[in-house]
Amino acid sequence: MEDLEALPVRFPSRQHNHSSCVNKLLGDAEEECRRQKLRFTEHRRKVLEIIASSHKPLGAYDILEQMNFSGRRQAPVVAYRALDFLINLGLVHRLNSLNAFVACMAVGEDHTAQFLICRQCKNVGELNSNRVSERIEKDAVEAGFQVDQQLVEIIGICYECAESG
Amino acid sequence: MEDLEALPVRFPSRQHNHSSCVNKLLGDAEEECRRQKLRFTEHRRKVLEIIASSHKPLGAYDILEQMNFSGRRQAPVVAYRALDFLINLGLVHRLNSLNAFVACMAVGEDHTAQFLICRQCKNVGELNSNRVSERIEKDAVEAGFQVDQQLVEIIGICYECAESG
DNA sequence: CTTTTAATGTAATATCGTAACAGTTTAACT
DNA sequence: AGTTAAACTGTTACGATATTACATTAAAAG
Repeated sequence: MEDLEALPVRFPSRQHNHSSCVNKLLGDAEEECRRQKLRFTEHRRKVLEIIASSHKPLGAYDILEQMNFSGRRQAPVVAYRALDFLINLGLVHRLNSLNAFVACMAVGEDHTAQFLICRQCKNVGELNSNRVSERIEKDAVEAGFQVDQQLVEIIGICYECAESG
Repeated sequence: MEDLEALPVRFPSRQHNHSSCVNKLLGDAEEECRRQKLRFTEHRRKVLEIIASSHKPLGAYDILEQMNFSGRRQAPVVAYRALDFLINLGLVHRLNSLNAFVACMAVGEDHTAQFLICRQCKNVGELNSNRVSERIEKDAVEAGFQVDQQLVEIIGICYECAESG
């Protein structure tokens, strides 16, 4: 029997309100850090803010460039440390096929994620399909493999790019 | 309705015969190149041979090291060029989460592939599940996304490692 | 046998990521 | 408050991965 519930998808539309989604994410981060008694330091806030301000994946060095507040050039490790922290918290995802990072679009929803990478506009969305993750889990187990982690990246053309030719 | 056919899986067992699988792959490569009128040059043969001799993924620089026939140290680009060729032919796969390469275990079978990466023994197998790829395709389309390529890497513990504790 | 296309050789450089360690801040506990 | 332990930061250096550019050679097509 098929699960026919609406599929949770998040793909950034062209005219969505960026600053509100940045604010939401920062709020979520603060709350989550309070809950887990973790420190939401300046670097971490800044990196999250930079990532959240773009739905296009950013490389670590892109992020680094935008961290030059007060003219100081930061060392790469500064960005990577903050990224590790944010990834562990589930606020940021790493795209292995691009060596790049995006903000999570479904914080706190305990979701599985498959990434939709538009090779035209370069935006990245999340397909949060439990059907996909369960199918993978089942077939892997049937093949005698115990699954810890799934990395699913789907490359193609998003709806808006398909429409505009 | 579920597809209940046996799931094609390939995971290298501990005592399988390596040299025969290397030979098979080289044979397939030659045949495929003849068919497509492509040149199966020394570099390409050597790189394929190196990759096929290991079920553990190899980095480009690992491969490069093993290309030092006649004491010449090759430039990185030599390995990358051969790898690109072999990947386009479907003889070699790239694992994005590891920046590494493995030989295809199902050449000529027109398969979709999901990779099973054992984090203990480091061997990599292929789960060739059309059910997975179709599930991904369907859900992505339902989400308004046109799929060109799927990258699925599954990290966990293989059967043999699970058994031996 | 000449023209065109594909592959190679070589050097340089770009991009991505981590190790190591000293110093500082924060939290937790007397 | 003062002490200690843990977490975070600053800094330097380096390691690992991948590509560009361009001159040369080899192979295939006409």
